[in-house]
Amino acid sequence: MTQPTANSNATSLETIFNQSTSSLNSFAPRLLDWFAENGRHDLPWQQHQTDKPNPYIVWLSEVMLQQTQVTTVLPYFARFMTSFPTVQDLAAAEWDTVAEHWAGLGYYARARNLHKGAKQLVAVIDETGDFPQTLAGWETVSGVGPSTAGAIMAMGLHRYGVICDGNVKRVLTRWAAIDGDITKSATTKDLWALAERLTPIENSGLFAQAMMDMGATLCTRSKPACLLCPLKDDCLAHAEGRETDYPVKAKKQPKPSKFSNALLMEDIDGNILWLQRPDNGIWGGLWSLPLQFVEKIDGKASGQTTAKKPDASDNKKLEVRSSEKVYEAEFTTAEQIIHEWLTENQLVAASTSSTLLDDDPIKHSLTHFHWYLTPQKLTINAKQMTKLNEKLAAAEIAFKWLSEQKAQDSLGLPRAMIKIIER
DNA sequence: CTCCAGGAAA
DNA sequence: TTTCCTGGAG
Repeated sequence: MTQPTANSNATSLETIFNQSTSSLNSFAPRLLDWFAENGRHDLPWQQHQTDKPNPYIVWLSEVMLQQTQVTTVLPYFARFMTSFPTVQDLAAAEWDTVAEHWAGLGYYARARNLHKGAKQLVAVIDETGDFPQTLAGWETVSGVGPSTAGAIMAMGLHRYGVICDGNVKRVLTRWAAIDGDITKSATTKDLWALAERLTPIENSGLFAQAMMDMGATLCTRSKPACLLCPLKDDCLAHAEGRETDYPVKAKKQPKPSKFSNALLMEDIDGNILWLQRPDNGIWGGLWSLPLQFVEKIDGKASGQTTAKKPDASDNKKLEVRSSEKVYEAEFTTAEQIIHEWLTENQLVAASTSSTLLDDDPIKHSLTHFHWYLTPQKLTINAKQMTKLNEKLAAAEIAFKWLSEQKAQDSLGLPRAMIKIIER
């Protein structure tokens, strides 16, 4: 039987989605049935079984889950909820306490935005008596973008909200065989339109939960469990056996490599110097050993499979480069001060003697470069330490002399620093 | 080992 | 469009 005219019109309007109206309409019921039967209902931040959802819990967990898997987030979430049971507790906390709680989760701008967002939310609550109730209201909170705001609306307030995160994009590009590059804004726009078309007005929270569960447990990047999928009958990628061809993403360019020395500067009491990094840039707001830039190599090191090991000649290179542009680009203010102080004290030149002890580099890969960090130990006498402390204090640098153990226990240290001190 | 995924901000 | 980090898969 042919479709009535009204439906034909609807179908033609929806051809950008590559799917029939009946498939589009039955998507949500199929997904929700699957979720009720097979989804995860015991995650500590889920609010779908209560009539009084807690937006703080959903906001906190969604920010943590932004670029991080559930199993990684679980212990961090538990510790945050113990230390900061309410948004007021989080807003009132010291930044260093928040940083220490977040340390190891990565993408530390999320932690800074979370702390800032808590203060913003407390201001809204003090003024209106409640959390923001609109999508636009949530999007003004630092660290909350379109998808997180939709998740909070749907799951944290039980209002209408649409999500379109990485899980959703993987499910939808496969189901509708959307072969545009998902890093392009045009494809993102199409995927949002499709997500909105599929999200039911009622139960958008359950739908969001179900989509994330689908993407995380069934429609995985590799080896998707299509036989268990409630969408397999009209999944266009599955029909062609091309599930893993989606989502389409432009190939990434090779990463450059950077080489730095990580200084273990030990005073006479055996304490080590730690610096708080600036808010912007890598490990923003966290604590690190002083790093000294050595050199940068573009792209893949040609034919070189093992890490280059910076030696005394590289330190000479540093001296030459220190007057060039790269100097300011690669050093924080604190590290420039330390570099000058090292030079004054002729400690750099001593690297070939027993004063600086070379060690194997630690490899730490970030989004857009590989970082080879070579730990170097040097002992500082009391007079040198006093002079250095004066210089750092004059520049208003946050610094601490702490044992490795105390630093690990009390400071927010990124993983790379843990790798170094666990040597 | 290498490669990959993932939201928001700037 | 580029910049943020880490854990897990291959």
